[in-house]
Amino acid sequence: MKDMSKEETSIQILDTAIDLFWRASYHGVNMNELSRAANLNKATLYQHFSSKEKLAVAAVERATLRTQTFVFDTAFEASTNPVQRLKNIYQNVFHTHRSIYETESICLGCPFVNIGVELATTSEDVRKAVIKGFGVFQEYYEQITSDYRAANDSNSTSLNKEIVSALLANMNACLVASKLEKRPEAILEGSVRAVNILKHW
Amino acid sequence: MKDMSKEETSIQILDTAIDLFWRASYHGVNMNELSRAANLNKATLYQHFSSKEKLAVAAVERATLRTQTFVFDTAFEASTNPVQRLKNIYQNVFHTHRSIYETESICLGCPFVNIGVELATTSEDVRKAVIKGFGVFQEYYEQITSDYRAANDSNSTSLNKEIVSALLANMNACLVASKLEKRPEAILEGSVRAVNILKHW
Amino acid sequence: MKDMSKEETSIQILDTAIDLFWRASYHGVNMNELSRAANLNKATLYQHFSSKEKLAVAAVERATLRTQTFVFDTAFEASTNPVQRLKNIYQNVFHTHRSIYETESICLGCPFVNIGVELATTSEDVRKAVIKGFGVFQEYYEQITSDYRAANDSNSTSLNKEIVSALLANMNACLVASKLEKRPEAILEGSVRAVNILKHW
Amino acid sequence: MKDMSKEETSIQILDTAIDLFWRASYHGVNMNELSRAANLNKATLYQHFSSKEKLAVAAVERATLRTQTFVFDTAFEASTNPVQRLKNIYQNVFHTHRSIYETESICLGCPFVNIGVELATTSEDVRKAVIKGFGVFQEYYEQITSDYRAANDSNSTSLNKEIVSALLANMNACLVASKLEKRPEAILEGSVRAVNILKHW
DNA sequence: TATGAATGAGGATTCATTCAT
DNA sequence: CATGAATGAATCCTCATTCAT
Repeated sequence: MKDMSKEETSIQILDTAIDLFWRASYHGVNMNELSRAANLNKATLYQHFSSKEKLAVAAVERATLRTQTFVFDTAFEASTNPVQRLKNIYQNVFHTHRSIYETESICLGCPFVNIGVELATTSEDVRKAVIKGFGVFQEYYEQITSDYRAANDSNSTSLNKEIVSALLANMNACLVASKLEKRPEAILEGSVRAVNILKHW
Repeated sequence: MKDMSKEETSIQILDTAIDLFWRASYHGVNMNELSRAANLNKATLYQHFSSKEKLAVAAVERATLRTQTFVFDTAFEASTNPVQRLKNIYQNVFHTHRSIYETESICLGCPFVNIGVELATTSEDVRKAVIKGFGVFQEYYEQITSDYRAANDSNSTSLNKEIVSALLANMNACLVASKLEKRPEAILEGSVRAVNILKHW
Repeated sequence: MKDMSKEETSIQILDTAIDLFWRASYHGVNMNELSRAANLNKATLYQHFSSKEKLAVAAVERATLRTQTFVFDTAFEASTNPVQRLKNIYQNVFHTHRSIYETESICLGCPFVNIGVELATTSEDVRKAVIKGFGVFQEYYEQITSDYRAANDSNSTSLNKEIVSALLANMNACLVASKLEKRPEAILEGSVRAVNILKHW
Repeated sequence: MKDMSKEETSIQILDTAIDLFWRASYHGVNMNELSRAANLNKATLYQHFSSKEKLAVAAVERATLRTQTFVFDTAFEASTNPVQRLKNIYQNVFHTHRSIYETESICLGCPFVNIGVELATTSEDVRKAVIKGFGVFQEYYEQITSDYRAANDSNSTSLNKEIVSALLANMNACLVASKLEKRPEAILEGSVRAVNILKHW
């Protein structure tokens, strides 16, 4: 693994970390496994990230970017209709989870909630990185909400930001449920609820 | 710590474990800390629970009972009105979390989601114990939902069980949010959403 | 290694540590070697001493006791004459070093100076333990000095405490020299100088 | 750090190494710190010195030269009187140590004794380099001793070489003491003793 | 020659668990 | 049944050193 730029190596480490932390939790993965899975020496990992915790923070940051691109941006590019965009987001998430489930019979839940819940009381930095990621995702929900409301005048008294945080909470909740119930369909059910939130609140 | 029946000792261990796992996650607590906090010798723990994992399972089971009693039963005893009962549940949860927050500046989240999310891919037994706990809580939401619907005929197309699982998901979500955002008020916001779910779906 | 009281085990660890640190320096010995040499599991060492540094501090303290007993007390018991007592001290040290030299062709120097010089800028605790050990030894030199002066009125202007610290420094110096020169006889030469200090200053 | 001759680079490395080894011991400094402090890439160090140990040997050799020049030669140039020369040596050493002590509150001891004592049983090459350095310094003490004796006929029975090695030992001892006691004045006290050795033995 | 990047071996320390009494 | 003491296997991390350009 020597013919790589420093940044490429960092990315390789982070992508491996994202995957393993997602699958087996932060404490469930050790730096040995991480280095082996990344095809890199353990010491190399430490030249890129000075501690496991720092690596986790960077992994959350990179996961934010990847999720933004592959889940939210593609959902938005596929349609301009806010309800459809919302459904697309859930579809994207569902496809990923179902395909893992089909080959491995596991549901991994939300990578952000997973590591956030595990480390929130231990690592402020990880907690903040997760919150920051959620901030990014909320912008998309905000767009959806305001677009929807602009097009459909309702008699709702809810504020936009209440809808937005409900949408975020709903995504987190359905991913937690899918993990605990080992049932990818929980994500689809979450999609229905999300539309309910948008339309009926 | 010698003048105790076997069961009393077990309960002392479990209550300690519930508290510590809640505060610092499963991997964040070791058997040393656990035994010290329980005022018992480490080896004694192993005479009551043959492994840390088994202890975690039993802790989840006991936490289920305690939550049922102190959160749900008291909420139901305080009122017969389904909406009020729902609000009471959230109030009970909120009070607990706010008082911890006031003295320790931390939000601990949902003990079931915490350990479930951390161990779901590692320990089937813990995962199942969490799911079983949720099953108990869902019965209360089921009662609330059917009571509410019996009293208020709506034109909703949602099934009862959809409402019920939305209510459970909503509780989990607001506790996760309160933990990640370090904001007990997220639980109150969850209460508002719960009522929304009940009334508007 | 299980049929031992906790204190016996601690002593076994410390005696092993004294020996190994003396032979190979603090950084030159790792906890693996230490545990193997002590016939104990590495984790057992950590149940007795919470860190390598703390172990080093305790080792210096125990080495102080042993040196006091086997070097200074025996030197004093063998004679009441101050000059002879001084010579006895050096003889005791010399015998130890020469016998090691004869079997292993090495000179280990002064265990206190060795570890003190190695760690003085790193560990205040070790530095203080060494200084405290020297304080114990100085009491013997003080006895010798005042006894000698009581018996031999000289026209010297030196203060007792100047003689005492010169005697301590001389012992340290000759042990350093014997180590660096790989020559146990340097200790005998130190003995001659010590007598010079006592008589001619 | 590219516009430098090979020798200049070597010297920069060695001067950095002398300083760091003096401050933090051989094992207390790693090649990373060394390269950073020298403003050079770590691999560059290895092109100049094939191992850390070889670097240490070269550092001791260079430290010998520097000490000879800045401590002993200047002491000799400042006076022709042997007692004064001896005092000058200690003054030079004292000034260096006191100024470090004033800015950093530490006493670093003797760089030769420090590394010699740390590595004598590990590295014959370092041990020999230290001994060789001492040989250089002893020539100055030899000059002082014979000059003094030529000018002051005494009834002493000591041989010149005994005085010389006592003077060397005394310097080492007072530097060790200053380090362990964190007291630069120990060097001044050593100066008094050195004069005692010269005059009264 | 110089350097950015990588690495195998080893460092201190901690873990869940078990033994002997 | 309870406990003081011990342990094998890991855990995170660091080290001196080397490679490829």
